[in-house]
Amino acid sequence: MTHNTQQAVEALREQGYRLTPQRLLVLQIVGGGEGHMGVDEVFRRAKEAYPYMDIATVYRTLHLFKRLGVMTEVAIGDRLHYELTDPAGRHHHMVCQVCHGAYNLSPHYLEEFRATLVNEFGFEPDLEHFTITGVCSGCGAE
Amino acid sequence: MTHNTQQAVEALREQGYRLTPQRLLVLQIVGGGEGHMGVDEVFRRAKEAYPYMDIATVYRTLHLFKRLGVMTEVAIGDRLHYELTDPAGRHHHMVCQVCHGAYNLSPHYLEEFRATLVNEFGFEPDLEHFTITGVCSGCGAE
DNA sequence: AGAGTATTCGCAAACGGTTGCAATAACGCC
DNA sequence: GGCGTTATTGCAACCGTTTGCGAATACTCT
Repeated sequence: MTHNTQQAVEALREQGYRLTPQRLLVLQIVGGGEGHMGVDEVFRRAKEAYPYMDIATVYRTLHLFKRLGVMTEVAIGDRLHYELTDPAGRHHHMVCQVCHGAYNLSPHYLEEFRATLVNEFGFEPDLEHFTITGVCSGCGAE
Repeated sequence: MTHNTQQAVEALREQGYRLTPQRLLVLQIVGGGEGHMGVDEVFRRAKEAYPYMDIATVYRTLHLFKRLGVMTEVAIGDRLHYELTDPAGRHHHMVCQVCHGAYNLSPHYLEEFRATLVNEFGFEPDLEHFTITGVCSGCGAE
């Protein structure tokens, strides 16, 4: 069990949630992949390891870990993907509409924009799950 | 038939699409409402006027008008709403997570942010349908 | 105006995702 | 370790949205 996984399990128990084999499995699958993973792939791998696994459990588990801050949700195309929250600091994402690549974006780049909205409109943007779509340098170069 | 509606019909034909009673109806319903309208309400009103109206037709029509630039899509909560594109100039939206109000945001406020992403990462953000969620001044005041 | 043709429609089935519920199982306590 | 409580699961039904398809119809051309 990796360090990240340990921490996630502790976060669970601290909030009074129970550690079930299904939750551990989902955690290991997402943590074992590289970067973000789509719900369908999490489900496919989980069902391989434990054939009774239900898609509803996968959704509930991913949402729970997201709520606990253990996982971060990224919108890729029109589907949600999940990754272990970067312990080295939260970051936002730039998602390319062409290649579907997801690039990290430091919160620092959004601070100015946030300040403008607050000052001008008194509008406090929710940047917890901010993702901006567009075209990355590789796909945009003609 | 209002001026906006006329223009929308012309946009349709210029692209080789046909003007059907269903499309005209959806156009008039969305144009007749104040601000944005949810799909379910468009469908409800359309079915009142024309009982054979199908929900699939409503979706297809709204998507078509969006593609033509006639309508603008706004994410309110987890549902999409539609409004006639503001002819006085495109704008983005700030949507309040509490009261679900949608406030216009001039593109000018995003220009700086856009320039930063392009310069720093070569990432060209898609601001065509940019909507930022958060808490508005009314709901945020304690 | 009437015929031909490609588009659009209504319907039904399918999709991804969510929810209600009875059965199961994780945990706290003795 | 076994018992009781309560959270969690698997299942099935459901939701909003999309898609495939044959029938209907808007438009073009004569």
